[in-house]
Amino acid sequence: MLEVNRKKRTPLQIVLDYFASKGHKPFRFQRDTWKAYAMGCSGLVHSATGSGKTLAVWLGPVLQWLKENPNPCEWNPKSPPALRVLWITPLRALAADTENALRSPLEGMGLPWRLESRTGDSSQSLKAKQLKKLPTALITTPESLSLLLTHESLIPQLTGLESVIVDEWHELLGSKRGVQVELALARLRKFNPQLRTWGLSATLGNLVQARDSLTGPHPVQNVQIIEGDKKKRMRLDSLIPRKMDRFPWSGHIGTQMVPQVASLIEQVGSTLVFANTRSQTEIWYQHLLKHRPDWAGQIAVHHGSLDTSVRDWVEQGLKNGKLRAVVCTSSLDLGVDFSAVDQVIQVGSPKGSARLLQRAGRSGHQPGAESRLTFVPTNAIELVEMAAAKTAIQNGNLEARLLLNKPLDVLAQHVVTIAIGGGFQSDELLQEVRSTLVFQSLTQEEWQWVLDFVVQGGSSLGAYPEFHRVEKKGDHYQVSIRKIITLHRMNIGTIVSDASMKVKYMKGNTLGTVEESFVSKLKPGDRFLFAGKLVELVLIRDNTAYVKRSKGVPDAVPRWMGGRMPLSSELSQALRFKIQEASEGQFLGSEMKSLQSLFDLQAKWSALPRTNELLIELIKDRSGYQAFLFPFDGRLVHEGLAALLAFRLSRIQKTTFSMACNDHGIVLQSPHEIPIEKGIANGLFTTEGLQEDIQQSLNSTEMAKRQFRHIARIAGLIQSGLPGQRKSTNHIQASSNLFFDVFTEYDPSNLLLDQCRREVLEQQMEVNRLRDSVDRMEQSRMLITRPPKVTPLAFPLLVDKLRERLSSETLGERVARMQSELEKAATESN
DNA sequence: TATTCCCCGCCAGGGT
Repeated sequence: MLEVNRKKRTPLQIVLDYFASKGHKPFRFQRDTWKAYAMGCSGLVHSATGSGKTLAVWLGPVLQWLKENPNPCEWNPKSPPALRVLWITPLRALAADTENALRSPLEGMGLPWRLESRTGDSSQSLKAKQLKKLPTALITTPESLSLLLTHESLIPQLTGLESVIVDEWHELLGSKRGVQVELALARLRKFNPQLRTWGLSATLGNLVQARDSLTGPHPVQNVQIIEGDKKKRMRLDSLIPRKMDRFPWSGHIGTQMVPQVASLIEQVGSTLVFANTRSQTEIWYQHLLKHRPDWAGQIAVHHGSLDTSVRDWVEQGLKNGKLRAVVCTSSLDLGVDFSAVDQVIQVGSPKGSARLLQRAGRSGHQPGAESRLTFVPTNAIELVEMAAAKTAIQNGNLEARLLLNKPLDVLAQHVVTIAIGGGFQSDELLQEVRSTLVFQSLTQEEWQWVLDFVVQGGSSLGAYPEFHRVEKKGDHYQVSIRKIITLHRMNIGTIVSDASMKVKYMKGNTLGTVEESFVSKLKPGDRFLFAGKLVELVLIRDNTAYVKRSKGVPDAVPRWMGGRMPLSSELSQALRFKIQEASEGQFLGSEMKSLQSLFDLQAKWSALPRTNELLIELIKDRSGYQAFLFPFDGRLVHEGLAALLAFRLSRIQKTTFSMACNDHGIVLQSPHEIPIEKGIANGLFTTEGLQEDIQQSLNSTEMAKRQFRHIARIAGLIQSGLPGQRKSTNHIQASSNLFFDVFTEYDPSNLLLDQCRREVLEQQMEVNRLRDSVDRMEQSRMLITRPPKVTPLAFPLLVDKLRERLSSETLGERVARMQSELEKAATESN
């Protein structure tokens, strides 16, 4: 290999020879990226799947180095070049894989570069070695990058940095982790103003914002957006239930489809089965195994609550082709190059077009290969969502990642980081911070508030020395107290974890974690599904639930309090169009065709709304009066809407409402007749006074307190303790509430409180979407119907409503009875 | 028998 390299070749020729040795030529977009890099540009490379992007950006700096070091005789692996490239990855698990992917061309070309990674689980000796001298290229996480910035001694090396490459930027964008990266990048650009910044991203709805948050709004060099691998072949289809007329109208587990899914799995070498929740993966795994007992050991389950050792085993099995199928959550959305995966199955609503695309891309993950995804509905109506997602993808309607606006908790953490890493002067750092997109409009007052906060804990914590983290000496801000430095380093980052408890075998192996609240409901002897196994609780000690293997049937499946994934607004919009098409008698594609008789029934008993209409169904039964509304705006918006409508209606007529929501609509229930028509005449759907009405209709203080835990933790008010020996959640929640109360009473102008209220509105209530939704309804024609029976659209809501009151057993009976009554009615009416 | 709610990160100097 070295012999070849000793010949005189141009840098590009060396790279082309490397490609030739792999049997192919570089793609056009890869060469374009190299060219842009050589010109000193920064930019963003995007495509739907990951193939080819890595080499496009990685070989930019490699070519640059070859240009500067044209003579292979002078290459000496014993003295590798100093730090040139930082590669940021959002996942620790990705660091090792990336290292392999990047090392291969270095070795192929015989380059003397030192390539290493550094994450929280790197060995202490490696980390210590790197603090003395960084490698030529370092792969690291956002958190570990911030940690590097706390070491003043590294500044000279970081000044020599030529480029930073941020992988999977779409994952970080729009999150506090992304903001943390933006601030770190501004720091690195301060050290070297010519620093090139490149991002790798999936295709998004807001690529320009994605680029600008990466390079800063006013980059010193030219910036580019490069589209990679355009012609990715993609096959998206749906598994239509064999007996569509017997397929349930409600529910979200969908195990009726297990036999059909099993026969799909059988047809190919390996399959990823995505489900939307962790408990769903456990249930599906069990059902698949029950259906095909011979697959024991050939299928597995993977989600975020499983122990790393379990997950590693599964990922390894996928890579080396030993596993036929893995049932997973979005824990396998990213990362690990599973070129072995032949097909992807999505069980349940995809919730967004970009997510569907991302998941499809997990199969056929090589240039030229076809990505295959099959959607499996868990209830009938979900098929419309798939039809809508396909349309959205076809029209290029992918979700935007909404950017955050000046999160001061992240800024406060960053300021302490910089104060530890050599200190700063106020004006200089302000200018640097303002060079990011997220903080470009930071005011002098806000900045001063952040400084006061880190220097003396703001205006209410002055008496407590532990909140005097940063010292101000003249115009220089710094940290010199050892304990503060260590504590800050241990708690760096913006991810705030939920309350959890380890699940361990008595023999010692850890299976993963569950929520305290789940375990607290179990008695010793209770059996539950976990990590694909049926286990029995033995005892709880030291924040650990000890279990043993069990036989029989589970008493429970853990329910983790995950984030709630509402339908994206792009998908909501596409869904409304699909229903409009149905109202016009258009049933395009297999999904819509399969639903024709269901929609006929909906139209017959009630109506199918056009996009400029709001469907309201009024039904009276033994339990009282019910109003079903169908804005199709996603669950979070509907929750806010339900509270808002109940609040506004009760101003017209004193009564109490109970409500339920799903991604499609809302049901309000009352013992009295619901004055919908009168309400509409009196501005039920007006945007006027919306904000005030929302504030009054929801317990926003309780929501704010919950949100404040995250802010307090990121801003450094609360330390969650050492990794591995965290303080209890109760303890953290209690101190977070204390801060919230103290600030509310003694320091009401505290900007973290402001931020907290904003985050509740924007993130928990999606207030902007809510406003759009009310605005749309205000302009819509009201389609009020009084159906003779519960309609297909209303049925799932009614079931949710019943669920609150009934035990699951009686609920099951009720649902089965309701469904069979409806089927009968449907047959008769056809 | 029926069951909705994702994911991600994290110290290091001085002592044996």
